[in-house]
Amino acid sequence: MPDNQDREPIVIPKPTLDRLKLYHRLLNEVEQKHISSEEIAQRIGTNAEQVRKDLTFLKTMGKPKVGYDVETLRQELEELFGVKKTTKVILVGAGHLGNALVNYPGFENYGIEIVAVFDKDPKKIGSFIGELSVLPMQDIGRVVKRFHVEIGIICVPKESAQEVAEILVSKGIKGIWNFAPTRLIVPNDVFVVDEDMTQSLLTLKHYLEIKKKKIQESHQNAEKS
Amino acid sequence: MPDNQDREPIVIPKPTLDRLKLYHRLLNEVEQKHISSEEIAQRIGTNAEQVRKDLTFLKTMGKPKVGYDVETLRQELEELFGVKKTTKVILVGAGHLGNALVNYPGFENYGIEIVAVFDKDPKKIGSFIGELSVLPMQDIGRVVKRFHVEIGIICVPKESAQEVAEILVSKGIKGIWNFAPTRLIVPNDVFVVDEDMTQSLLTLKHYLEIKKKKIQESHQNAEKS
DNA sequence: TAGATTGTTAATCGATTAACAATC
DNA sequence: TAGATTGTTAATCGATTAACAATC
Repeated sequence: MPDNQDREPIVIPKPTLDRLKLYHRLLNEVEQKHISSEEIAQRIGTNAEQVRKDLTFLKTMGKPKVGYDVETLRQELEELFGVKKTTKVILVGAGHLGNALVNYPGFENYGIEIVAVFDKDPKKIGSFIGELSVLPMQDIGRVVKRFHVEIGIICVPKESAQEVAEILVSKGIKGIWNFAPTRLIVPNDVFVVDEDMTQSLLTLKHYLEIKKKKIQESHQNAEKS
Repeated sequence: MPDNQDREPIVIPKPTLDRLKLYHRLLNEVEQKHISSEEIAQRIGTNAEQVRKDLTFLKTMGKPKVGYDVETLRQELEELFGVKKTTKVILVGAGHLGNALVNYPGFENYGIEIVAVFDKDPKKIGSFIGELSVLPMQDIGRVVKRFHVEIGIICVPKESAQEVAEILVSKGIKGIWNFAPTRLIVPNDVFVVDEDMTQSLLTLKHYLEIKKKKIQESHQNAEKS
């Protein structure tokens, strides 16, 4: 039995992690020295209990009657998200989406840097995406080794996504951010996060429709009575 | 009291809705006539109980020993997601991300059509994004009315996101898909879905780091003993 | 000090998983 | 018929919300 349980890395639940990111963003925008759980809650749109509960996953503690020290909390979150130590990632698929991701301004704020773009289409090789020249697939291994890359982004059509995933895995990639609408089959020790661009929009559409139906119904009921 | 409770629209929980979309995708790819909850589960990576539970939100029923009729189920899901009846949406912000979204091939499969792109930068007006010519902001009202648009996508920098949101709301938009990393303040009856591109990648990064720490620790413990 | 705000424990809620009778 | 697979109910799990003593 290990006796250093206190050093056991704490796994933060996904919903909490997502909110911690919102807190971090807020703290970067805020001017004051201290902030209460109530204020954080109001500004990101949740409740104070939630905020306090989330913050128990961190070391920083608040002071009764004062709140949390903005700078301390901001720094711990910065540390948590690894803002300072850059994570290098590669991207496969030099299409519209790949282009948008390379040019996405939000990544650098979180220490994420796309160091290379690959494509199997010979016509695209050598063309520029942002400041990066598109490289051929056979260069993946070299780049991964050179920059110690662990994460790969897949932005290719679904037909070639599995093939690309296998190449990435064979070159040592341990995490895949998959934009292709297909389930990738990878070894157990490789994380895959699927990103479905239509999901959110579809959800929005669905909930709008339900609201509309409810309104229609209440009208009908009003007419009846 | 309404006596037509049976017509009360069922609100499907978000996680279930997300999985239903995966089932739908699978059923479109599948050749056989029937499919069991077990097979669906395996192919999308969940368990059979989950699948059966999810499907209780639908009308389609399976047959013991046979499974679900693929075509019936596929059609009900198609209906649920409104694949057939096109939802027209507009997009504000003709940058890289806007460009990627307009050219995203996944939307049309789910009956989503971006009918117009707007930008406040005069230099961008008239330029083409996909097949759409970028329009000036003052045209929003006209387009919304003409195409009965209810959903708007915000792809502008965070500084102008709130302003754009207010314009959209004033023109009658009821749902906003927000890509700007800021919280929008809108009336109660307007849905906002925030899309944070960094979130997934950050989560991936976080879980990879935890895994790494765990491995390190187990090495240390092994050395000790 | 009195009162505001914390950290934490307990209660609630919602979603997932397990179990099993119904049935094709 | 026997066995596979369903639909549904009950148990479990995890996350959110409520409550409140501790304390600055």
